[in-house]
Amino acid sequence: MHNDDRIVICESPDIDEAVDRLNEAFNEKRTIIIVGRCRVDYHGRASSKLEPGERIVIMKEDGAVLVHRSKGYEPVNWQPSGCILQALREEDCLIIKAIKRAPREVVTIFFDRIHFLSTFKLMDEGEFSLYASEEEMRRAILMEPSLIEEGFKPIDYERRVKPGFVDIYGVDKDGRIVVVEIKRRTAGKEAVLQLERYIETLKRSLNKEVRGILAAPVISRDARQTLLSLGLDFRRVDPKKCSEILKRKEEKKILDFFRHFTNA
Amino acid sequence: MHNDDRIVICESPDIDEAVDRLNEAFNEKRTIIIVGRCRVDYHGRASSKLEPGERIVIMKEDGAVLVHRSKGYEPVNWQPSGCILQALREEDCLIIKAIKRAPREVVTIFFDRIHFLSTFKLMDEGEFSLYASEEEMRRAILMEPSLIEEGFKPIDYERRVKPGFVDIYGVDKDGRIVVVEIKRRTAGKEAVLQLERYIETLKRSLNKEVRGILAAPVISRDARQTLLSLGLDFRRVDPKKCSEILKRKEEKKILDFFRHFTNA
DNA sequence: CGTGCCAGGTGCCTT
DNA sequence: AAGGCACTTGGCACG
Repeated sequence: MHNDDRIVICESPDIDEAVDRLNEAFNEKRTIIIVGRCRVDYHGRASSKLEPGERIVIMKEDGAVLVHRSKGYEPVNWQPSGCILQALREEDCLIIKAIKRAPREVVTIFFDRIHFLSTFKLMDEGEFSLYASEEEMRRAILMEPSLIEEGFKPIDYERRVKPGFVDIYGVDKDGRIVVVEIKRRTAGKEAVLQLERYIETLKRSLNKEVRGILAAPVISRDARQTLLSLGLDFRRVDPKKCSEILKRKEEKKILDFFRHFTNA
Repeated sequence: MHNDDRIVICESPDIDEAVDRLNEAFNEKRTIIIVGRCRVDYHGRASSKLEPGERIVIMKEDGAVLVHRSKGYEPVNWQPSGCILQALREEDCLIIKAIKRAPREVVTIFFDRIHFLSTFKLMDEGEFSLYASEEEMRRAILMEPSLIEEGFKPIDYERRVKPGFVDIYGVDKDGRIVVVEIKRRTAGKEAVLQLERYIETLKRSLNKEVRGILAAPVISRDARQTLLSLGLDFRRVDPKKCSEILKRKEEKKILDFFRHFTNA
């Protein structure tokens, strides 16, 4: 066992040692990894039972818990951040409880063998940036409305319409009101129906004709059919292109700044 | 460093040792945990950049990859199962690439400090059972149709209706056709609209009256309004109760089997 | 393969 | 607290 405050590693700890290490880690809000043989119960919105086997359990400083099997992206059991963690011994078993309220949910892990247990303080201030999201598509269209069509003029975005939000709201070259629904991947039927609901609501409240445009990289076959039958338009828009447009605009802004600076 | 074939633990390994351990683990389809300082790039359907910080990286025997920060349920970067893993040294960096095709996606992890690296074979044959899912609700209703209403007779389930699947399809006590849409949680407007679409399609293709019943533990306020205005019905059904009904039926089946056995 | 749909979805934001 | 909605959603089942 090695302990320099930053990282603690215990190979095959006995249960009492494991309980001590865990309580220490809970108090100090350390991150925990356990590898060992366990079974897991879950009760909450649903219930589940996982029979014994060797798994990886991660407990994070914010109370999130993950139980991972040897395969797959998803944890087999989990608890989101904000839950209360407890560790205790019961006979030859290490029991870990993760309790969340509203809705009350409990995950209980029963370890009968611990191959190894490690706790540490993770220092992590690194920024995370995601590109080619729907939000970037929206920003790109607002900066470059011709991505939708020539003469399109956005007026507002994320505009509340009775029971939801319109992605972009504007007028076309002929002054007709346009509602744009953006999807970053293949647009399916729900996207069309979502757009249609906004248009119906707006038509009624404005008592005017309203055009609907679905902007997405692709549209599914029957979504296209529904779209056409409802008299709505599709406009192919690529998320990556939008991301690049934004990047270029950003660069131009910086360039303009330097030009201004050198001229001044 | 300790190695008994089942579990390998390296504290602060140098890069060459890490690369060796990783390649060994990839070949032998071992599960891997690395804790250290890294940055991460992702390119695929979208793109992302994660600046340096200390994280937990898990690589599973099926090629799944998870990068976890010190907080939250979700990995900040990941790769689902089935991707190809590579480890290599580049100057003072351990580089791990996880490549998936269709769609091609690449996650690249650059470690400049490795606090510890562990690889192992997880033995896990334990069965996982989930209770109170939508599927259990459907099975319970099929076994006990009065959960919907007295006299309801299911005919089919998961029946294809033009653009989707009807959860349960049957007739009521007066011989009218009934479509049941099941939701395991609070039913919102989409649930109502989904049900409505099925009914419209069926009405048209059968040229008959069709009743719609939404079965869920709760219905949201405005979903109820929409439901009523469309002349559809709501029936409160509790997923947990359904799960218990199934359990009881299972027990009865086993009991009947033993009774038969002892009588025979 | 795409298309549809559930999930203990989670996370983020707003009334 | 509840509603609306995006997500590299993932996962499965089916045409």
